[in-house]
Amino acid sequence: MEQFKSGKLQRALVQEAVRPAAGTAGAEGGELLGRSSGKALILRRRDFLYRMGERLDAIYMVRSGVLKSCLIGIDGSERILGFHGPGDVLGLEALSGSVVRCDLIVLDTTSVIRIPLNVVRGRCRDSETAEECLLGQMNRQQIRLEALLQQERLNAPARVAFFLLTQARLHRDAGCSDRVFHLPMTRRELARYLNLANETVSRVFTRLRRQGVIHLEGRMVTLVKPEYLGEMTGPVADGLVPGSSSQTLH
Amino acid sequence: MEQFKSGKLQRALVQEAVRPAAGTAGAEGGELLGRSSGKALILRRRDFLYRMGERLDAIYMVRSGVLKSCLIGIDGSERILGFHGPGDVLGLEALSGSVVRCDLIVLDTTSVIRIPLNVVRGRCRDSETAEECLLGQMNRQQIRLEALLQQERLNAPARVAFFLLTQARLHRDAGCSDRVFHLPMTRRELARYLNLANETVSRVFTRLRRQGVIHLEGRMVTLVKPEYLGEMTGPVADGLVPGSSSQTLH
DNA sequence: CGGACAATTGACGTCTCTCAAAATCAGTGG
DNA sequence: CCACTGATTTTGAGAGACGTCAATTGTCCG
Repeated sequence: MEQFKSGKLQRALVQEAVRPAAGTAGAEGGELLGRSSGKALILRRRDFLYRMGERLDAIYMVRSGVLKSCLIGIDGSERILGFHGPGDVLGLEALSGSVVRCDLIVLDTTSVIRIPLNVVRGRCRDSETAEECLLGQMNRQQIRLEALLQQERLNAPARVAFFLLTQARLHRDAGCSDRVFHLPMTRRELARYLNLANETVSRVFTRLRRQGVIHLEGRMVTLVKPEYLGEMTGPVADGLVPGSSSQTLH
Repeated sequence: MEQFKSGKLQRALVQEAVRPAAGTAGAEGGELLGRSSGKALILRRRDFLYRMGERLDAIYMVRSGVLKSCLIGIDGSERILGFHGPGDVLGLEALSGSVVRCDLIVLDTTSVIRIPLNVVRGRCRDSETAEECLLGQMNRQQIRLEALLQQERLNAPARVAFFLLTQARLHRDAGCSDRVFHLPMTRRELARYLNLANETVSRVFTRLRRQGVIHLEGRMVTLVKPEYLGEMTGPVADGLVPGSSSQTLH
């Protein structure tokens, strides 16, 4: 299993594999984009898509790659609100004319489509479904925040387990393996997302590894016993556990 | 100060006092409502405005009173996402055709205006500002959730202090005293909102009382030294502290 | 190879939850 | 008007989980 060192090559392969999701999740966004709209942007790690306090005149749709959206407190403490991948629509705050409240930072080389506000507005006026798609996206964002809030009631191991299962689900939906995948964020970022100390995240990972529940090589994870992860989170993780009552992609 | 026992009469008076907020915050909602729209509903404590899983065909605007919106986990644990008062718009999920994800329960006799979906849609088509108002409301909801997420980084005393300052601000905006006001929720509900044990909330309150920072008579609070509350929360509570660099309503 | 950054591991303290028991409050019916 | 009952709130003792600090190891780039 030594070939799973998280080197550049490996990461590139995984990115490639995840890309098809743009087609899947993009089905919803399709109405928004029409066929030939907006120009594509390529961003690299540490680039900003936009910054807190800016007033956007466009929204963005992720085609490939990963970004994080994070709030920075006045005291410098950061809180990560979410990780965004193919199919996600970003910058919806622009629609209500308000400033964006968080930085959007690229984790891994990313391609986004920029759709100017007036184009979006026009498309919504033309098509009923485009508008609903947009509202659906806003709704989706809110659901994510609410899920984060519910996570806070779980203890550290449960949070990590739930996160892993959620990632697995994402990869499954993208048509990739839901047992072996790459985490695009550092431990620190993951900790900031789960609202834990990075040491705590690290400890949970090593305990899971010792128990033989997962396998870890840098940022490459293998879920050995996903059902144990499900037990850790309690009944919250319903349809998330890979291999339970459904065929598993090898 | 014995007259501040939180009896029925006192509560009624406070409600009356808060009501003007409907006029203030309603300025935004005004566009949504037009002049003669939607019928008013009167709800009493423990009533449901709507329940998790329902599919609404209307949105609601609060005229007076207080409600809580709470998620119930599969394990029965509840998490309160927010308290809603005059000027708040509820049930926006309906716009995207999705089911509501939380129960909305009345804390104190409440009057809401029901605005059917087709009316809302029509009004948005007619008026640009109505649409922006609606998007602004959705945005506002998201801001609240994000604020809740940031609260999780604070310790228990800071959370309570921040909550008190926020309440003070609300009452100030409503034209009431921001030093003496009534908390419409039980300790347990407050704890569920702050994601703390109710015992912890209780302990923080008594400590604050012993330190002479606040005065408590049941659910009636008096902020004796608001500036101390500001110090406890750190730089997060910026323009919130009553009496600091602005005239105080007695 | 060296410096910076990321991740791991250990020891320790403390904040907050849990459990349990009083005390206070609110609504009910005599 | 008052006693009774259940809910809410307060208070205490104890334990456990998580954060902080610090040292070590590993990884990425120039």
